[in-house]
Amino acid sequence: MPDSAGTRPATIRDVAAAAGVSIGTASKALNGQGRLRPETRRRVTEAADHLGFAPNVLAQGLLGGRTYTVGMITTDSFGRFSIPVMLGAEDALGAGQISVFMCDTRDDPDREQLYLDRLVSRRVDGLIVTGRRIEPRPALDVGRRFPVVYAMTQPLDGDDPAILPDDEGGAVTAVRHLLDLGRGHVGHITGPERFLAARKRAAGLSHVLTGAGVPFAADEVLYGEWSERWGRDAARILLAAAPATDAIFCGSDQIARGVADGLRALGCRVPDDVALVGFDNWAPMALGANPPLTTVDVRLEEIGRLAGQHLLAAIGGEPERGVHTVASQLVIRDSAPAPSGDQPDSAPAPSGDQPDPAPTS
Amino acid sequence: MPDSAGTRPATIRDVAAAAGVSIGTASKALNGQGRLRPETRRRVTEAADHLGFAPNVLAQGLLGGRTYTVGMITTDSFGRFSIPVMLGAEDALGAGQISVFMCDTRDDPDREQLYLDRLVSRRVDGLIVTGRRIEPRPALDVGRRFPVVYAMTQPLDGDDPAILPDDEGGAVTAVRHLLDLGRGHVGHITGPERFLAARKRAAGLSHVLTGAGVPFAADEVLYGEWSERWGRDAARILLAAAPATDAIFCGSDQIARGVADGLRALGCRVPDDVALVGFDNWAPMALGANPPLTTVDVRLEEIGRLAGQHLLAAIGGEPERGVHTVASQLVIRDSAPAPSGDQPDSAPAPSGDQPDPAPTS
DNA sequence: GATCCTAAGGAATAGGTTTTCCCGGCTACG
DNA sequence: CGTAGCCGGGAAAACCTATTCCTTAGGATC
Repeated sequence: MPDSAGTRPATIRDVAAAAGVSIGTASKALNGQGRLRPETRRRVTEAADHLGFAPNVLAQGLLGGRTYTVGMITTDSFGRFSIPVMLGAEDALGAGQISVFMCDTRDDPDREQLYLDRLVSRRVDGLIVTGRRIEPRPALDVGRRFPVVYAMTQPLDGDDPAILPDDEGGAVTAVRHLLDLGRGHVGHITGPERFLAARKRAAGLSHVLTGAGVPFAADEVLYGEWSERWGRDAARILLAAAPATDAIFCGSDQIARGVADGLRALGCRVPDDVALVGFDNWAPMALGANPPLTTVDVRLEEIGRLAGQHLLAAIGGEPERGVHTVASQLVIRDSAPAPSGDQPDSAPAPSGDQPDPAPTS
Repeated sequence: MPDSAGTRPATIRDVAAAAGVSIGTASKALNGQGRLRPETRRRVTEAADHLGFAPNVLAQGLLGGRTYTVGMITTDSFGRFSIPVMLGAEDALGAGQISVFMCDTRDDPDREQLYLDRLVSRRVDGLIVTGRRIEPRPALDVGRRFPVVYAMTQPLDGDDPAILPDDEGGAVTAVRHLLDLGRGHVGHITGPERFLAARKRAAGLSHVLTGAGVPFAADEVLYGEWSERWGRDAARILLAAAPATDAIFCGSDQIARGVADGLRALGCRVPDDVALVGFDNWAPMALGANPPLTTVDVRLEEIGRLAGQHLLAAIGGEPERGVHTVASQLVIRDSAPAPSGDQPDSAPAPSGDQPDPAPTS
């Protein structure tokens, strides 16, 4: 499709002129509307191809009242959590020919407002708000100019739809797996207690253990920070306090790595002496660990996809309000293998189970 | 700014009516153009505020021929490399009130073409192409409809501007640092030789060593893969072949982590017995490592910022062609500390030196 | 041969904004 | 008193497309 070589992109007027028809006729020919002779249609489409014509979406948007764009606002600096969510959302939206404006607020309310104004000016059809914390956040006030969907976060007020991971359910699955392995002394090392996600995961653990008749006190949970160092330190603390520990459920893969290293330093073998389950299925961490981590995948992409679908529904005028959760999935690797007798499980690892991502190269 | 409560966003026509002036006058008042009585201006802006008026950018773009949008296309799934680049670019572009369409091709040429068509239809003012490999890639053919800038990748043909990291220079700095520490037997463990980045970094190393009179043969470079496992394995291989090794320069932080673990397993202390320098300054890896890694930061955000600036220049009609490189920066941590007597260096760590990023919470 | 119908395509409008041109009225100057 | 000039603001074109309504010509029917 040779473009017109001129610096101005071809318009439908150019196409019409080239085909010797009126603008309206050209439009009909290109969109399959109206009653036209087949030969006329052919002439128009040929002219369009020849000129490299692509309809101006701005003009279409102006006319139709829909821009086929949505905004995506994040406070996560498009980091580890926002990105997969974003890709999932784009997946759902892309099918509707919708393009996405990305906005990183960098946790600055002023910036957020600025982006919001910009999106209003651009007449987006909708907005997805993502975060790295499931903690409720102040709702974005868009004065019902367009629908809003929250992903990986939820609005403090209002009943706009929110898609959340199932932290508690993920923890349940993880701890059940450890029990299935015959481990009876399960420890829990996780992030700061002020994080809702940490508390929910601890709740899931507690639920399963007490349900299985294993005594477990809330103060046995080792809350700390989301770092490897805390994992290393906590491993020592835990084994000193409870030497019989034969399994540890960790609040993140980073913590689990630290725990693995800490255990090795103590002469503990993973998984033989202590089985280990992480959380997040963050590929470079989970796969790089020694041994590779069994871990809970919260299926971020699926969360994003769902958010996209909900937004599309809302744009179409059929909003579904309230909170929706996406089931987590246990990915089994070496740090807590499948119970003997079981098949080694599919372990689909949605976020990519390739070796390790390539670097700066 | 109370919005009109109606579902339709306020237009300048509404503002004009509310202020009792014509549309043209309202426009002039809002944009500070033309000759108007101050009182008229005030009346119009008040009406606009009251109605929550925000000009329709689509209409503006249609008229002005500029949309104040650019596309950002990546093959990196907006991963570790694209994101910082993106943020930097957004930084530069945001100052110009420009919004960014994100497009993730997922390494699929069909998808890429689809996105390209979409961007053409949307009449973007320009395009930034990013990748995770500095390897030249086929140039995007946009038929001089808008300028294109490459970041972290370069076009195979054409002379569109490209912003690249200084892999060789980064390696030079890293190895000089090791020599400054008094280490005389430097090994190099890196990724696959087919990666241009790996070869460039090796070249930098070789350059410094031979310049310093240290014999170094090209076949001493341990090419492997970009994984921790390779680092662990290669540490063993290297120490077996060259037991005198007292420093290792690694092609990535992941490899460096593996090497650190491998060395510890061999009873080698880092940095006392062997000093270690990584590459990338990928926070969770470099900071989570034990000890935290001294590493080369290629300053991805700066690369993005420069790409944004070049794109702005090109949009403004002043394109600067050819390849530009951004100087790397050595970030000093414990795995290869500052030479005794030196100040512990500023170690600015652009990509965030906070503990560890928070998880799914 | 007159009327009606249909096929094919043209004209015009709408969408929101900016900008250029123009007009009316008032002041000031000759 | 006449006219030049300025101040304030209105009218309209332009950007590009999709759609609705109309027009024209030709063929078919009675």
